[in-house]
Amino acid sequence: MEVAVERPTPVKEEKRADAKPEMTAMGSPLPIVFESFPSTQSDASIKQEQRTLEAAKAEMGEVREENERLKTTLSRIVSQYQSLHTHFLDVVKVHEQAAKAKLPAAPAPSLPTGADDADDLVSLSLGTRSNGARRKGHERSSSSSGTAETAADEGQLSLGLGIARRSGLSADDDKASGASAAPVLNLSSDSSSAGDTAKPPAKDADACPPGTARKSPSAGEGADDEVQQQAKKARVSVRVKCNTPTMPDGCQWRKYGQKISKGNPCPRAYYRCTVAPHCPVRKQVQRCAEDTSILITTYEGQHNHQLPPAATAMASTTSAAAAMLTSGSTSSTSASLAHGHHLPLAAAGLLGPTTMVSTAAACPTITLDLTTPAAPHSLMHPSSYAAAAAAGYESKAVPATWSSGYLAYGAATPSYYGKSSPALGHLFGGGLGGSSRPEQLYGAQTYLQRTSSLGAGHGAVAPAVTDTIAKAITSDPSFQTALVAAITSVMGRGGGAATQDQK
DNA sequence: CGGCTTTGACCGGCGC
DNA sequence: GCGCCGGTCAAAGCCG
Repeated sequence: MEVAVERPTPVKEEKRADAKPEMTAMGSPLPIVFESFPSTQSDASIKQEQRTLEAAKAEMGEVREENERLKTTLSRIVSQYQSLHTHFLDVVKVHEQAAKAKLPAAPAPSLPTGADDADDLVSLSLGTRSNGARRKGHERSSSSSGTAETAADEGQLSLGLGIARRSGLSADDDKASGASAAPVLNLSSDSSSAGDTAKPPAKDADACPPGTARKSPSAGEGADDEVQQQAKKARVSVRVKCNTPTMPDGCQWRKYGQKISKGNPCPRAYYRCTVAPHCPVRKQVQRCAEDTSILITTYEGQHNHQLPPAATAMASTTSAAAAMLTSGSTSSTSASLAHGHHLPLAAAGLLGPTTMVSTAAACPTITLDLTTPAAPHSLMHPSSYAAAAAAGYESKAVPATWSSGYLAYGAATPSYYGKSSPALGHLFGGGLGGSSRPEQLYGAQTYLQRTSSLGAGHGAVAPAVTDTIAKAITSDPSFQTALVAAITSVMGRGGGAATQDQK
């Protein structure tokens, strides 16, 4: 107080100028002095400005630092990708060969664990549309035994991003996909992506050429079946521990319905993407009956518009998942996916328990469990969790996977959750990718970049989270695998080709 | 006032 | 053929 009194206004002005550099480093206690300073209104306003300015400076400084940090992280990710890519290629080859060898016999190597683990799953499920109603009967019988054929067919996923399986990967299902353009992962059967013609998804026969292609010859006259299959769009369901009503994914959604489905007291909400007028993408949100803290979000369809930056990550994620599934299916041709609910062989090995494929019922899906601890072979860095914990984002022992990081972040910054706040959407960018530029596969990068910007406005929160997530991402084997797979897929067929999955 | 949510009704698919 | 169930529609109400 006294000190303040001694300070005439002019001095304060000088102080302001000097304060800038000081504040750059970090919010200084300087304002405190002024706060207690009993002054006239003019002084108060000046102080106010001063503080605002200082705060802004401080934020700028933080942002710069964060930017540097992000650059470092990015370079780390890139380098890791390089090595992983190399490794992945090797793995793929190995699995491919193994799959081929097993293909004849193809007794489905049951992946009991996968299904059993389903409970805990945060599932990122990609619907395989392969077995249409038509095949259903056929598959049903064969499924039990798990024919390689079935698996192969089912493996044909479609992902909005248009990630295509690597030619090498598709080797097994060549019969299904044939030489035709590399099967494109197309999450939605809608052709909307290309056309925007917002016709009922179920009807777009042309929507998913890939699906058609994959239609194995066995299907016989598959016209109808194909249509049906398309009706059953591929889906990506993400199971995440989340306290918020819905998972922020970077897209804007409009709720159009709610139902209480059988077997789950928790109502299922239906949302439609409202980013674009006729975007066919929809999502279902439902809480897990066993654990209401787990939010199950199922995305369906393909965006027919440019995705907001925040949403691209989801596209990346799903595409990566699709790629994983693809590779898994390929190598798992022998494995029975029918009714099986697991992503066998390669996929299982690559993804661990966090992923599972469900082909049962109308919408076979792949499930990535983001709630479960990282796979045993996880490369997770203890630091990732530590960072999260240190940042105060995570109070409980949630695995420090990138997903958990996301969760933690969400919990800590509920304000980011709004439909208008894409923040976390970078990880779950909303729906299946509408755009498929290769660079978008770097969802993490996008996310990080965005996060950094957020950091400017939210003090230390975002930076810490960014760091946490960056670490988590770089350390999470599942994500790495997914990322590598996705990128590989795109690169494999040429980035351009992947741009438009179908059509 | 426009957009979103709520909620009951309706429709189509699937199983019995 | 009938009933169940999931998904969607659309009117009414709510909110900013």
